[in-house]
Amino acid sequence: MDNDIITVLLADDHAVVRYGLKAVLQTAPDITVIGEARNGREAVDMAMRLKPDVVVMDLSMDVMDGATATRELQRLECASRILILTMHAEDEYLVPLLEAGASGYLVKNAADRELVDAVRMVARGDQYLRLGAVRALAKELKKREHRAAEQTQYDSLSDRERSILRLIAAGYSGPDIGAQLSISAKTVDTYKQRIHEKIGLAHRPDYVRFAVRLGLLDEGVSM
Amino acid sequence: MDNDIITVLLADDHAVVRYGLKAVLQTAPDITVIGEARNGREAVDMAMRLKPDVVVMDLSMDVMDGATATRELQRLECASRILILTMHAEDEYLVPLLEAGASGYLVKNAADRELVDAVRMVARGDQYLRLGAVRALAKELKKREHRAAEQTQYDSLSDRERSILRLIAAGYSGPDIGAQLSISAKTVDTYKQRIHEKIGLAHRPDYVRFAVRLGLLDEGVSM
DNA sequence: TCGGACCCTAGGGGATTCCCCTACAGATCA
DNA sequence: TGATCTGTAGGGGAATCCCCTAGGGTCCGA
Repeated sequence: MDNDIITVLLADDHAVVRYGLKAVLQTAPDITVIGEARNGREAVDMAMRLKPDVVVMDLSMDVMDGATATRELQRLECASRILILTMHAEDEYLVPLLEAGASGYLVKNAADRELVDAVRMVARGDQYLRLGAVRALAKELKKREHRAAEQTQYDSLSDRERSILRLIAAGYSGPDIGAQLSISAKTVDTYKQRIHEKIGLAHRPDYVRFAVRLGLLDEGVSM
Repeated sequence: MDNDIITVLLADDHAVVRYGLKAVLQTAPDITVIGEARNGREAVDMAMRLKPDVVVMDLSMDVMDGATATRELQRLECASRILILTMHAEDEYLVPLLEAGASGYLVKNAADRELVDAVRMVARGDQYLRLGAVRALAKELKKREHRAAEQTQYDSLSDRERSILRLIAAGYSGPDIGAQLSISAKTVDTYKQRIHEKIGLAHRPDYVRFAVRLGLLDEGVSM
């Protein structure tokens, strides 16, 4: 890896986009484009061969999409940093991409300046994320934490309580649940109270949200 | 494609498995193994080059899994038939694989005889599916039909009715829904009646099942 | 242009369900 | 051996649900 010049491989299935990216990047004296790939497969092959500092990779390519190519390069232990270009701000793909080994994430319509900055940062070994992406990341991480916390709460319930929780979330009434489990509707009431005390679920919507997040409602729906 | 001899390409990342498959297939005088690939990528390359009658492909390979390779070959308009080998009976992958262009589906621990039969059938252009797979296929198709029917039903509702349906499924009570939509709880009652008449949802569990199947509860849960 | 068809709105009233409190027996555990 | 957890259940008032009826608006074809 040269200390002065940053070598870049472009991967995008649209020639015009490659052309545009190249034009923008060539305005920076410290960046040079050493190759262009037309799909993910080519990107992987060329990255392994040319060993660029940075691979600027489109997300949506045929033959092999950018996410798959990223994972692939990671698996092949390619030293190149990967900067993902995405058409729109699809923040939900961010975390999987970062896990797959991407170092940066940028929307295509970002300012030219931003692209150059991103390439430089990524080449330095830093991560580059748009502001929105950072927010999405924080949100996603929080969501995961939250989800883990909910799973822990769910695990802290007794078997009976878990059953009642699931059945309530599935929409069954107290008496219905009692009938299904062959216990009194009054007993079901007691479990509701316990669940409320233990993990704070008070009303039906709370139950449904909780169950949806933990995927408790997907089973048995396979029909 | 020779009318007498069936040419086969094996794709599996375990040499022992390839060896075993080869041994089994070579016992059939009308089958000859013309190549072995160690991963999906190689399988695609070799299939395009060698044009075997049948590609016997493992599902789980690194570099490129069998499903991806199958899609890839389909996209490249490869004339070879593809017979998927799977470790266990993971029937849920069946339909996507068939859509991706696979002609057959076989568990690895199937009898030797079965493998030979499958290769022959697939080479002839027929589809080969294990009994269980056929059942899973029927089930999946039925499920899809059913799902499509439910989607149609959902679409047949008015905007208001759809809102009420979603909110009921989410666990909200009539009065709650009224407050959220700024209408009387009594009006909500009326919508319940309509939904019942129109698409037959009578009790809360019906609502929840319906909504889960159509993915109506996943939104807004992103937190 | 008039009568359906469809949609949004809403009330009355009985049946059902929910919520909160109390209660007890077996198990487990400190 | 008392404390905590779990499974069980009843009483009673408040909240909700279910079914029926009903008016006003729009749109469209006869």
